[in-house]
Amino acid sequence: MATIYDVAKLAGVSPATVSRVLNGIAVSEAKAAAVRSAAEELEFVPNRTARGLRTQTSEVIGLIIPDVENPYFTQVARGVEDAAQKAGYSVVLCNSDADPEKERVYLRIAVLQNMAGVIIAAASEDTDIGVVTAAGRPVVAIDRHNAFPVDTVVIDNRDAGYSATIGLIEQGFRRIACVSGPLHIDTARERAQGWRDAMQERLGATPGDLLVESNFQVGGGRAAMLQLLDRPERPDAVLLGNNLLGVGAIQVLSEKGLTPPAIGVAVLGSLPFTTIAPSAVSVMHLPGRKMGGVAADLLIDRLRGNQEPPRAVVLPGRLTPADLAG
Amino acid sequence: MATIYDVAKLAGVSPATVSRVLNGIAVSEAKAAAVRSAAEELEFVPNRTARGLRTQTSEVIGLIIPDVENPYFTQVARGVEDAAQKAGYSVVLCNSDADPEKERVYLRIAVLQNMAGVIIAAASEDTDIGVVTAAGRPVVAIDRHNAFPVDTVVIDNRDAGYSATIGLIEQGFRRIACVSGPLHIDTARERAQGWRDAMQERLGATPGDLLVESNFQVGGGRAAMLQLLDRPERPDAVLLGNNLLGVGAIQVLSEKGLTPPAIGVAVLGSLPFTTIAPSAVSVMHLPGRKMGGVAADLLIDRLRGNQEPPRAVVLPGRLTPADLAG
DNA sequence: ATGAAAGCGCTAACAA
DNA sequence: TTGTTAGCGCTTTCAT
Repeated sequence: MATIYDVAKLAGVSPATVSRVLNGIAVSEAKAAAVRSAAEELEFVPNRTARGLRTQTSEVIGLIIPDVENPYFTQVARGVEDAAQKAGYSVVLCNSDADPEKERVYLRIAVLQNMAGVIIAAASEDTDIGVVTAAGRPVVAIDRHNAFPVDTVVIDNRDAGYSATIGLIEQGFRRIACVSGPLHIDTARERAQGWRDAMQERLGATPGDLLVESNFQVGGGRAAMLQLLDRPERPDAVLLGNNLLGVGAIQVLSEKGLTPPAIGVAVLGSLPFTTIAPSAVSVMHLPGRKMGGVAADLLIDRLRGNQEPPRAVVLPGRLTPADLAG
Repeated sequence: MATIYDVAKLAGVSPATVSRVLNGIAVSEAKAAAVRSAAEELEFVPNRTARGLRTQTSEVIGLIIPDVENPYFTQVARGVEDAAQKAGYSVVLCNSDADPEKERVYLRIAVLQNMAGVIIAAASEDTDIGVVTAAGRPVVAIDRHNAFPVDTVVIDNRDAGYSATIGLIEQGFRRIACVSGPLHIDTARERAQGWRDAMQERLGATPGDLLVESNFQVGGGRAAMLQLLDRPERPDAVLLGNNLLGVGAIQVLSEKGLTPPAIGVAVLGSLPFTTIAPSAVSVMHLPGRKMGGVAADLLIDRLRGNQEPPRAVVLPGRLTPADLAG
């Protein structure tokens, strides 16, 4: 492996001049040409590690998500990757399992590996991203807000919940239950609020008993659905707070032979690998991919030196057909 | 961020001694303890970039897969990540979109970024991994074989196809169709062969007309299923060659109200987010996570200096309950 | 067993 | 514009 010293010697210049050529810093055309031809002859490729050690940076973006196996987050990852690649960055995907301790470890790694910046869908609003920001590296928080003043990309969750509920009401349903994620998570709370607003506005009712707080997992969806079906006055429709809750709930309904439209079902989030007839369930696609793309763009903008105060992007909860195509 | 110099000063030893403690080289117990406590106090974590520059190695493994959004490959990624992390490596996930050109780019990047090694689920047997091997970096091919002599981890696809088909036969089905991936892909061909073998062995028939060659996508599964249902003598059961074909096929069946057991359905590969009653479809879980784990272990073994001739691991196509739990 | 010191390959002051 | 030089944080001789 040739180094800049080899190139410098062959080209008859100093190593610094070679470095300048590599980095596009002004150098006389004659020397630049000599350097280029020497580099070519030696098949020189700059050593990223050395550069990283010196500059304390790299062209690697860390993406921390709670679950690579959740299709929503793989969509996000996809969006990040595409945008990053366009700008010459690569992406390291880290799986936090929604575990604050694992998150902490990955945030440290991001700094130690000299990653250029971090995009994180944090397990909690209180996730301490200070290690990264203190190192002067930009962070973009996605999916939920963070206590630190960093760029943020979230979805208009209230609107998503609201629109989906309105959809069910317009299909004629009245006793619409809402299976929500943990209400201490703002994402979950906002979506539930959208449901509540729609119910209040259209039906004049604030049906507290129809709200079931669950987790954001398949198992939670199953349990909540079973519980709802067991009630004396069972709901005629149900809104599921995320994709996994949707999967669990629909599984239960299938098992009971209770498929839509015998009961109304709306899901917040895509079901990319669902096996139910696509038309039977109202799916409110959330712009995961878009969120990833926007987050990457914001991060790269920071990496290029933008120093504005933190920006907050709120993506529409309802996708247009054009968004889906993209 | 603390460096070994900070730790050394606090512990009252030299940086070299700190380094020795970090690398498990003999040091008096008293100093070792002092170093460990100083490191703890400073929350010291060694800088991988610096170590990489010095040792000419890195602790990053490249993982190239055709599709992050396919649950099968996210399982693989999960397996790789867990095993790699245990050994102190991190994983960079790259998405090739099954595009040979993107693959080529990522393989180059792997070399240029000084990645320690590469695990690849290649788009084709002919994917040229020479760039990486020529740089002296180990490669492990997963999911399918590669023309280069490298370690390989594949699934016993014939057996998976065979067992799933036997299962359908034992449920009483006779006209069992097989929707296969592209037959020029060995994975697809082997699975179809398993189906053929089972049919021949148990029913004495080699029903060429019941084999439908498709792609490995949801759309392919939909199209194939529609076509099969349209036939005058329609099959009474169907074997789907991978998870996405399964999703597409089951979607169509749901839409037609033709859910199992009205028609037999077996899928090769897991349907982690299926919304059908789990019992209604025979799912032949493929050991994706295991494959990833084994591949990572093989790669790390090479990174530690193993020079044996290429090893080929064939994982059972049928998972035991214990495997599933893990 | 331990420390001093020399780099790994690169970039960025600082001089010239 | 160009070269000299001093590190980035770590590992590894080479002395002691």
